[in-house]
Amino acid sequence: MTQGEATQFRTLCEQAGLAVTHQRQVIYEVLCSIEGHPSPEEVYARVKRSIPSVSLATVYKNLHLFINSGIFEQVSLHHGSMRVETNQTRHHHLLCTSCKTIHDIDPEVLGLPEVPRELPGGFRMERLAVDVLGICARCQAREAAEPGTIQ
Amino acid sequence: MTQGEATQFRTLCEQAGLAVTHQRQVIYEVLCSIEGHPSPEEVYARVKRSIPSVSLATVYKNLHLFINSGIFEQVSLHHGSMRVETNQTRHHHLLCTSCKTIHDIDPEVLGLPEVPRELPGGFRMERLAVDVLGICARCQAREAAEPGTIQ
DNA sequence: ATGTGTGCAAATAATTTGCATTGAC
DNA sequence: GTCAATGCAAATTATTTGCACACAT
Repeated sequence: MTQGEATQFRTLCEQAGLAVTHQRQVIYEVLCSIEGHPSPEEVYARVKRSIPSVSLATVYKNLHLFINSGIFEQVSLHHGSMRVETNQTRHHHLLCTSCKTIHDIDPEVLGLPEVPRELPGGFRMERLAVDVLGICARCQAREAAEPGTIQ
Repeated sequence: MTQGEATQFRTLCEQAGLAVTHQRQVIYEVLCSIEGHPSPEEVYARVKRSIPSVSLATVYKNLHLFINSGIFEQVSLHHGSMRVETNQTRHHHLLCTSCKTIHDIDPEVLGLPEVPRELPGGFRMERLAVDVLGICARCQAREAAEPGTIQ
């Protein structure tokens, strides 16, 4: 990690109210350097190269801290278990990042245009899944009433 | 289930090469009647009302069969584990439904317009996450070479 | 010194699998 | 009759938690 990156990391920790530990710094460094969309196990394996004694629990705890602090994001919000789409009409989703609820939304409301079926690289599109991430009205009201409760 | 629904279910099973069993029919019926985005456990609980002896394993097996046959969809593709987004630049995802790989794509390529920050119902948008679901070039080639291998 | 962070092991949750039995075709 | 589907229990996989000790502030 360069000096600039280390400084940036310290700033991020300060803003998030997190202590600057060696493990945390290596996890951050691994995330920055890794290509793709790593799972906790993959991050753990890489961190282990620098810190053989690191535990998987520490990786999980720090990933959650990073995500809750907005330092990193998840690829798509996880609900712990699989969810089946029972609404057979074409629609997209409003996903509240605070209370994790999913609401359906009509594609018209978003006003998205048609996307080409054939994309660069030869990928053939079959369906567009749009998640609108944000804060639902209920959580906005809750946040206004009790500031600091939104994660 | 009405007679028409039962007939439709038989047709779907025939197309997918699935036997028409009582359990399978009740699971289908529950999925059609349920609002929202149920988890396997929720489906199981409802099916149990009609068939107390049903097992959770049967529910899982049938949900996968339905999803693989295209009779239902998942809310968002699950990778079994959480995935961290390490690409800090704004982008969307190409998701191959055959090999499950995720590739990043520039928002420009999709040509999506700006979406209003405030949506009906008071939802405040913070981010738009777009997943383009389809078949990647590699899997298209594989399918051309060995038809029937795409799930 | 104080409290947060870490590592470990155990606990829990989610899902899958093997296998004997049942039921659809 | 034949083979796919089911139920059950055990196995796996993913994630979380409690707690004693170490380290950052």
